[in-house]
Formats: sequence, C-alpha cells, structure tokens
Amino acid sequence: MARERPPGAPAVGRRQRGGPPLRRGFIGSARGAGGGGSGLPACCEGRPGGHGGTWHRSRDAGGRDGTGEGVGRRRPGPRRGRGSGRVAGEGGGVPGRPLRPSGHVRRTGHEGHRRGRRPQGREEPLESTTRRPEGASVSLRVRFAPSPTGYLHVGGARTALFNWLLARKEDGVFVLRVEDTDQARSRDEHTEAILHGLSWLGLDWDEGPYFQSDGVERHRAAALQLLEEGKAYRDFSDPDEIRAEAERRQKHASRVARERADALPDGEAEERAEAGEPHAIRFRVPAGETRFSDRVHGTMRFGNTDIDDLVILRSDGTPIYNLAVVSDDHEMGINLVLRGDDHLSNTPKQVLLYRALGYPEPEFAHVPLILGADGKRLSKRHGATAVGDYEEQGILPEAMRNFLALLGWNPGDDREVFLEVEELVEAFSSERILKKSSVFDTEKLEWLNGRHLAEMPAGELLDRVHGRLRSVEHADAALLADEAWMTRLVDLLKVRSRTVDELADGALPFVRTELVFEEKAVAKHWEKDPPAAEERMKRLLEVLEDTEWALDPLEEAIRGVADELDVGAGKVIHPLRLAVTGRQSSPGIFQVLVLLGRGRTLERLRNGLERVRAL
RNA sequence: GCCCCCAUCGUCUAGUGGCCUAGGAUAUCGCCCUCUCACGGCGAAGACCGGGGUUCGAGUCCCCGUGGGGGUACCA
Repeated sequence: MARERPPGAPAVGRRQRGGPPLRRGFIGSARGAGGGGSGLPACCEGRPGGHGGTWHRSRDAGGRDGTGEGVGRRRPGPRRGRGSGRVAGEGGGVPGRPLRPSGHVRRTGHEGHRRGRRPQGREEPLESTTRRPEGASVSLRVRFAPSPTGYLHVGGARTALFNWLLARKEDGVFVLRVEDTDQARSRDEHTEAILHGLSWLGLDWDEGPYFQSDGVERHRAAALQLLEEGKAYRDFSDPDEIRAEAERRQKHASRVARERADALPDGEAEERAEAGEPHAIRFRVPAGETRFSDRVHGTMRFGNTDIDDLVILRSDGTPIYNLAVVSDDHEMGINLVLRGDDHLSNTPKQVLLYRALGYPEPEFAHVPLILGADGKRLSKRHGATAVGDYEEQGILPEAMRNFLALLGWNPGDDREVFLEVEELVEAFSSERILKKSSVFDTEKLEWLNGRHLAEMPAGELLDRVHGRLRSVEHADAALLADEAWMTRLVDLLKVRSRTVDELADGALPFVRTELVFEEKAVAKHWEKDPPAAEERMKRLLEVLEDTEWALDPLEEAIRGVADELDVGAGKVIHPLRLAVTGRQSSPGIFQVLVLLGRGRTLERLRNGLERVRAL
C-alpha cells in the first residue's frame, strides 16, 4: 500500500514559505478574532468555512511546491557564505519577533545522505505490519505531533529528534502535525513557539505542518463508519450521571454507557439522533485481548476488559484525540509511531481503532519520559523545561540536540560528543533506545555545550554573541562591528565558557568603554598593598610604552618587570589584569593586551593607577 | 482502586549467564600544567532496590515485594 502521498495529506501541506503568518485562520485565531465570544460556538461556526477554507487556501497557495520537498531543507542554506553580519542561524534576529519556522533552519546535510543511499537495494529496516506489493519499498514515514497547548517541551523535543533522526537515517519522511483539536487550550502562539523550537534545533520536517483540526470531517466520517458497522454506538447519557452510576455499581463508566445504549429499543437511537438530540459516539471495545509490538518494549498485551469504550466523537460533533490520531496517521501514511511513553496505554485503544476501521497498523515505539532532578516528571518547578528557555540561556542548538539524543539512547560505544549532526544520524538506531526514563541533568547539558562551544569556529559564534551584546551599555560600536577583531576575542573566550551568555559576559571588558571593577579583585590585588600595586603598575606603564605590541615581546617585557622588581610574574600580572579588565580572571594576559591594543591598554593602566593612588 | 511501564555510581549510561574485583561520561575532591579563569593530563571516591528461586555460576533469566512513572476524561 505504498501510500507515498496520501490523498488528503496532500502533496501540499502547509509549507512555511516565507513567513511567520502561520495560519491565521485556524481555531485559535478564529476564536480570538471573534472578539471575546465563548470558545465553542465561535469555533463551530467557523468550521465549515473557516477550517476548510484555510486548508484550501493554503493548498492553493502552496501549489507551487507539489513536489513534496521538505520545508526547511529547500532553502539554499543561508548559513554558509553568509557575508554580512546578518543573523542567519539561530533566529537570533530580533528578539521577540516570530521567526520563520523553517526558513532559517541550518542545513543538516542529510541531503547528501539521501543522495548517497537509495533505499532500493537495501534491506527494509522497517518491519511494518503493513504489507506492501512485492518489490515496492515503502519508506519510513514518521511524525511528530505536538499539541499547541504550551511551548516546545524538552521531552517533546527529544521525541521529535528521535523521529527526525530515524527519518534521516532511513531515508524516510518526517511529518509535522499540530494536534490542535483541544480548542480550549490550543493557541497560535504556541504553535509558533513549537515550530520555532524545532527549527532552532535544526529538525526540519518534510511535510506539514498539517493541522489536525483540518481533518475533522474525515475524523467524523470515520466515526460514522464505525457507527454504521455497529462497531460504535450512540451515547445519549449525561456524563455526570453515568459517572455517578458507575461509582455506585463499581463498574467502568463506559460500560454503563454501553449498557444503556444496548437497552435502547431498536431504532430509537437513530430516531433521537435524527431529532437532533445531542449525543456522543462511543467505540465498542470488542472482547478479547489486544496485542501490538513496540520497538522499545517488545510485545505488549492488554486485556480488553481493561479498555474503556472510549468516546470517539463528542456530543458537539468534534472528534476525540484517539480517533483523530488514528485517522490522521493512517491518512498520512505513518508507518512508525514513535512517541512518549505516556501514550503506551492509549495504544491498545488506537490499535483497536485501526483494526475496526480496516487500516493497516503502523509499528510503535514508545520512548521513556524525561524526569526532573527529583525523579518526578519534568515540570516547570524544575526550572527550564521549554527548549526556548535554553536558547535564551545561550545553549547551542547543536549541543541541545546532542544532549537530547543521549537521553534514553546511546550509540553503544563511548562517544558522547557529536559535533556534526551527520554523525548522530549515522549512529542512531531505534534498537538502542532505552526503556528507562532519564533525568534531565542541566549540568551535563552545560558541559556538552561547553564542548560544542569550544569546538565551534569563532566566526559561527559571532552572531549569537552579538545578539547578547546588543544592549550593553557603553559598548564600543566600532569594535563590535569589527568582525576580525570580534573573532579573535571569541576565540579567546569560547574555550572558557559553557554558554553563549557566559561568553558574552567574558567579552564585556573588551567591548565596553567603561570598566566595572570586581570588588573581590580590587581587594586582593590593589587594596591589600596599594604602594606595591602602584609601583608595579607604574613600572609597567613605563615599560609598555616602548614595547613592541605582540605576544612574545609583551611577555618578555612583563616578566622583565617582575624580575626587575624581584617578584613573581603573578604579582605584576594580577594588578595589570585588574586594571585592564576590571576582573580577577580573563584569558591569558598577553593575549588580552594584544587584543586590547597599546592605546587602550595604556589608558586603562593609567586609570587603574589613579584608582590605586586614591586608595 | 484497576491497568500498564520501568529499576546499575548523585546524574547520563556500558553491560543480553562466566570476559564484572561492574567499564565510560558528568558532577565532586586531590595532584599536574599555569599569570588568573577555563581547557587539558593524572588520580580518588562513588552503583547492580530488597527477598526468594533457576543454574556449576546471575547485574544479566523467573517470581514476589518495594520504589518511581504513565494511563484510567465528551484533554492531547
């Protein structure tokens, strides 16, 4: 059933062409635009025209790319050969401005991958239950399906990463679908944040984003099909009432609902439905046992008596998640559903729906959740949980990706630092995904980030550093604009920083015209013995006037001063460092001086001398 | 309550019956390098949740506990 391009999933999708205007027409904004009305009615009212409308509109608009080309991948990598200081990579751009979801995605190089390995001759790694016509190889189709009810959570990001990694590795297709059927909680803003987060991580999708809400008609049709085939029933009962009765009788609520439905005389349900009486549609869970195989957990078995007759269509006519995913995953030809462990118990329900609907079942892979430092589910109280938070803290997307990949997975050898994403793609395999949930350890993240930072060419770091220096007071604009000089500076700082923030902080003494003096350092290197400090600095000033401004001569001169005054080099270097940087620590002093230049060095030294004299 | 999943140093993990006196990484501590801070090098300390089995032999297989997590919605 080579569903290379599912009929409705369209060869189109909503490509994020140029800009942020992400889809002003769907639920969230439609509601918002309504101006304060209650949520539900607005949505329902908007449905026929609204949803469908946007779908078609964008389909038309997207007509130019019926090729199925990836969204983010197509853009000629803005990153290479960027000449001007224009921010290309990390969305650094203007803070707060909605970023284009994929336009700025760093090219990941997987295209080379694709070219290099055609799926044809290879053994098909996907043991899908889906049988295909002999010879035809069906490529892996995976998806990431976040619901826009919050920002991109690190757990979600990891799930997305695994899917992406697998798709790239197996030459498959990575589909992005936004599950926005929870009208009350879904928001455009969140969708944007999620797309931005994915793009930031370099996880470009090949299709989508599709919006689940666009499929409601199809979902509804599926529910109706089940109803017609007697695999589902109409439930006219009041939820609260059912719950109460279920409690009284110690039964599952859904079984009570089923009893009531079954007790209805023939034809009555149809009549009442016809008459417009509101009711939900419930799936009738068959007797027996439901099994499915899971790539990480192996064979899973659930007794059907433990599975409720789930509602598949609400009384307002909107579909419920479990039905919507099944319908969508089928529609989009997803053949491996890799998602969080929290869906494990949803899976038998979905498997049952696949079977009832006559859809081929995909394979499943449930990856463990990510926990906080206390072993509890990662949540806000553990600090930053949104990938955007880490972006702000100056974590590099490369490092984040690397770190996330290592959470619940390992390459089977000692490698931990994957500088190139290609290496990660190469090493990744779903067989090595762990079952155990893991704790999100920010210390290790920062260590990894430090490693990436140290290895990254300074030139590539420039934009990010600039982004953080933009609002610095007393900044020397000329220096900031001097790319060559900034590169040298970043080169000195990157190895001693764990985050871009830290790096930018280290740059402060160099790019500011006014120094801020660390009290601790002043106390230690000046205040303790002002006359000595004064003497050393004075002498330095004299000597440096005539020293050739280069690494070796400077070192020679400064050590010479120390010898002359008969003290260790540190005794003259510390007061000097304090004078020229205001700090207790900095990159190697000779390099600092070279970078600062004679003029600024001497000026700062003079100012320092004055300060010392005033002590 | 019921169903399901999981369980090796603080943390990330290697380990698929003998190669384990349990390996690596991080974090911590010490030493070295050194003008400081980092980096780097060397070293220390640190774990098989408990109890039963199976086996000549168990971190590894089975059972029972315990602990943690997830689900149990007209949320996704």
